[in-house]
Amino acid sequence: MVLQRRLEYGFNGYRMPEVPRASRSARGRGPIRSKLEANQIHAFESLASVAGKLLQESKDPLPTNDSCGKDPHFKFDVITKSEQQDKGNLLKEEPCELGSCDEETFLYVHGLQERRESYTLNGVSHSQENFSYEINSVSKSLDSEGINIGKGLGAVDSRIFCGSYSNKVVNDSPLSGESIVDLLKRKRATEPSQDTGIKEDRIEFLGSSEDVMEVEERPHELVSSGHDVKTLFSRDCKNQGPFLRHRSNIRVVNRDDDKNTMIKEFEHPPDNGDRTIMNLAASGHDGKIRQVNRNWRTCYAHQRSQKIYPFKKRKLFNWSPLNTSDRGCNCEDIFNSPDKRVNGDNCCAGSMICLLSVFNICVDSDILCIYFLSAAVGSSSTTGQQVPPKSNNCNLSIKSFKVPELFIEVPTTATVGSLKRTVMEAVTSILGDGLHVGILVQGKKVRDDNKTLLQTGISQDDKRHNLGFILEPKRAKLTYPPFSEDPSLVSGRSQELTRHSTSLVSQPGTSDVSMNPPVLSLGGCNDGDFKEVPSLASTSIGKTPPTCQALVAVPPISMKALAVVPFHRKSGHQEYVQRRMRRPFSVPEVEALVQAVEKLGTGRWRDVKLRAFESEKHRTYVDLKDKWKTLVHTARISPQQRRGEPVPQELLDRVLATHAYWSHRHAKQQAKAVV
DNA sequence: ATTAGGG
DNA sequence: CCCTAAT
Repeated sequence: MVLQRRLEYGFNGYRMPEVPRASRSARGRGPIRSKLEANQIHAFESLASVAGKLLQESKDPLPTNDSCGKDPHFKFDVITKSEQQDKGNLLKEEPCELGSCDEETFLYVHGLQERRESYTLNGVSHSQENFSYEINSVSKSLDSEGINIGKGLGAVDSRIFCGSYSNKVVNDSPLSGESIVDLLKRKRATEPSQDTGIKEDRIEFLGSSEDVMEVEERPHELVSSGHDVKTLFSRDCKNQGPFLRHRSNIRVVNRDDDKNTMIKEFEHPPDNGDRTIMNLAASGHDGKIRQVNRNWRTCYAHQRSQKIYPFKKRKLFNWSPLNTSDRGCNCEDIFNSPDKRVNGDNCCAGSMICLLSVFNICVDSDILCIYFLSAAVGSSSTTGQQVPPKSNNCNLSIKSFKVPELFIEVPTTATVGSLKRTVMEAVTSILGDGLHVGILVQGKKVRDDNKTLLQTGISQDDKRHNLGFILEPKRAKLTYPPFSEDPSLVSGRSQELTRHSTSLVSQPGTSDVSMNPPVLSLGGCNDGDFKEVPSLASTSIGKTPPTCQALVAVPPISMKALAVVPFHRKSGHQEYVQRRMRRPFSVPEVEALVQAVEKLGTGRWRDVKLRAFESEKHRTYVDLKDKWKTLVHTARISPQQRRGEPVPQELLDRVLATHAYWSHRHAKQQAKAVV
């Protein structure tokens, strides 16, 4: 039954709004997720294969010379391990020493800072700016009987011509079991690069054979590939460094009398920055979270639709570039992590893990502000548990990529689960779905989602040195561990855990968050690589820390692998709207509603509102209409299936009767109208 | 701004 | 409860 399904979706899937979405536009976006589910592609392989396109921020500002011509350039560099030696130590610290690989092939894609790189895709020329990422393509063999990628591999023919880069889908070969490296090798063997600055490489991407990209609009924002395309675009602003400046556009969450959220929008001057944001933040005692995340553009192409188009749901505004000073910051130290090995069970064995680097954290008025900077992707592994390196897809892994300016704020009274979800949603909005966010405090995974940040110690002044975020594929267990070596991860710098005082835990009345229902688990990886850190609550009570309290295994990743870029915190912000708090209808409310509808009929929800819910500002006529909808549904289902506060049967009967009556009446009216 | 309906 | 299309 349609209605049934609809309601199931709406209510079973309803989440308590403890944490708002990162942005609404994050919803309904799941190219990676769908791919995952449809094709069993590892989340992070997908991620890796797209992340470079997703995140187009210049890594290091490169000289913007145009020695090679007007058009800037991509530099695709495919080198083998032997060649790697000559490449200097750029790859020396490459963490992916893949045991199963007899050869590693690295694909480097360097974008020069010059904007407006142009390339053609299916004959359509695009330009893009600020493109830079680094891909490490890993040699893996495809298991012939392994994963059904489904649509096969699309191949991208890349011609690099000293600054210009044309890229088009040249081959829709079905999955042939040939890995990217094989392809590359073959390519090199048969078509050795000439020494003229022209290189030709063929890169395979996972993807649909239908993945012929078309340009629908905004051609300059497109990026092509033979696989699922979801791209992030820097803005078109020259000479502004790796990040783009925009007029800030933030929304401030206030609370009205009814404790509903009101969103006001305003622009703040470029130099006001975070203070403004934070000072205007909500009180934070209600678990409300506001977050900003912006400065990316996303486009993707549905495999099926074969088109590239911007996420239609994302509302973008204020893209006018704004010149602001380049406040660079070298954040290498963030990645200084103790070299501690993961040991123990690892449900995410062999899966790719990404560490979000935290650029800065500050606490202001109980609002924890977290600025993310970049992310490093690496592979995790199971210590002592060798995973047969079979069943691997085409492997493109990205050592590092940048998260476009990402800024979230959470009340310190929010729960850990809140934070996770917030971050996850923010990240999801960039990278697609299928990710799980873990939180590391002092290098230890925080397990208790129900503790507040304060209780966990996240909000200390010590700040960022405590905090780390990891991204894991949600369905790690269903994936095929591609790597069997050490994880190449970083985490926030671990230092001594300065314990919170007990008072923080037991502050009376400070946090009603703790009374919130448990946060949904973020994924299947909660028992992942990292041991949990006991919550302050538990430790402060005097409990002995669990013996399993090991430290995270986060061998330091190559500093060079990390995309270290300045974070421009005063950039504008995008839309973020808080979902209203859930407020189940009480029986008296239902009674009032039923009575009003009996009188006024369905379809006059404004009148119903005025009549019966005038004083209840949080009940909109849409709410009433929705409630009626659910009431009708509730009345139709068996009492056993009903949930929540039971509505008296008498009322439900009236609902049914009323509904029938007015339905009939409307039908009659319609019939009359037709005649 | 309301209404209707899918999610 | 959200989101949108259609009024």
